[in-house]
Amino acid sequence: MRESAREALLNAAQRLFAERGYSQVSTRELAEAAGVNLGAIQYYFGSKQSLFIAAVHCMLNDCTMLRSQLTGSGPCTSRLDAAQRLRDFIYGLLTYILRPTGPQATRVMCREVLCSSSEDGELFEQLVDSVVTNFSRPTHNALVTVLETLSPQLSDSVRSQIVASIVGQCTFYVTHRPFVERIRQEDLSDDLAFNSIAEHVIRFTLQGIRCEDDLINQILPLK
Amino acid sequence: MRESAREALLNAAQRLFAERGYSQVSTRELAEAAGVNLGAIQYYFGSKQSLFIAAVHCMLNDCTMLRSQLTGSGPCTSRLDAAQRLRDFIYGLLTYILRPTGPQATRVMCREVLCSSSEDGELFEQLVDSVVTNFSRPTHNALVTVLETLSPQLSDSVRSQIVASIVGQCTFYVTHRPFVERIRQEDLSDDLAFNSIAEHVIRFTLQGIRCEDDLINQILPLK
DNA sequence: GTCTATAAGCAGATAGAC
DNA sequence: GTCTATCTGCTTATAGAC
Repeated sequence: MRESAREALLNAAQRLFAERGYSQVSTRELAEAAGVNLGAIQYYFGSKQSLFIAAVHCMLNDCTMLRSQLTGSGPCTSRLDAAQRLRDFIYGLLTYILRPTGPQATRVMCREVLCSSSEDGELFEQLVDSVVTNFSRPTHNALVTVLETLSPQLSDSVRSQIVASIVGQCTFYVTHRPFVERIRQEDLSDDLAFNSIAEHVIRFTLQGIRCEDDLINQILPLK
Repeated sequence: MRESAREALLNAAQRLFAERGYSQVSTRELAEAAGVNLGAIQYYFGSKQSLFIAAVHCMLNDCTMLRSQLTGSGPCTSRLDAAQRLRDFIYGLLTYILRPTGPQATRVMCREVLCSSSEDGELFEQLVDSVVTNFSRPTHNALVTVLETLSPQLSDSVRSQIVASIVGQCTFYVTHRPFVERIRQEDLSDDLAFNSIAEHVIRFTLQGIRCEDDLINQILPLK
């Protein structure tokens, strides 16, 4: 069974919006990339905005999988279990950011945040609310839960700050990759460079919460 | 002496491009905001692109001041001196990001990175090269030097990764502020929230490089 | 459902008067 | 130097044939 016009549009929209951003992709380009007629956008989605929101929702469905590495099989059974889940989450997030296999919701959202005052403010609010509810908050809470096992002495608000430090270290490469690659003169997609980054972020994070070296050495280096 | 048309355009360009991004600001808006005629842009700068690059260079001049907190008065004289410089840099960077007093080059650059494939690719390459040479690389090197005093046992490439972790924790709030404010239900400009973030990032970073508690307690809490 | 043709408007750049 | 009028090209959205 062939791809319907609706599906073709959704796929093209995910790819093009992720590459260049909402305002820089015209409906004509979308129609051409999808191999459908221009009128099909109005017919199936009603407007460019509605197509965009539908496309972001598709991308989010994909990256919700990342969270399953944290919630795994119920509550953490030990500090080692928690450290492993944290390690796998960071590794997965960095893979998602540095070695994307498809369109990235993270990129799209970061860009729309930075362009928020442009275009329709309503579109932006709707988008952020939806992403927080369906992705950011659940992921944040799952990370805080894992950190409870690793750092039971800390408060929830400090654990929330630690989540920001973890995600910040990873999403750094969404916006700063061209700068880092120029300064270090290396391609961050390269296996060695990538593994070096992943190991550093995991080690730096665990040391940041004063994990003992014994525990860190049990989960590193990455195989 | 009144502001010249050229200066008025540069000021308006810094403000508007920082708010909404290159492609979302029209030359007509720029002229109106600057209180000059549309033709003045062609007359003084030749094109919208040239005006944009000139505006970014102005913004960069401002934020080069941040680096002076690292290079200060020559080489670090002690671990305490190095830790204090690192603390002041992180505090300054977070102030710059969370409590801006003017247009932010960081925001503008992040947005253009995320929109890089759109518009003129030449403009993008020119911009990134200029920013790396004039700002990113010198700042990166200054941070690596400070880290040499704090962690002499590490390699330069690990110190480079640590720089990424530090900057990543701070610039996280450039793109994720709306998400964080919704999840924590607090305004990150608030004095308490801001100080809490700054202290966390400083502590997390120093712990991340296995600094002893004695040293950390000498430079925290922030007064 | 799919297509073409076109409407209505805004973009950056320019020519030329003053 | 400063201004207006205009050119050329692109945008989203729509009307209506098939």
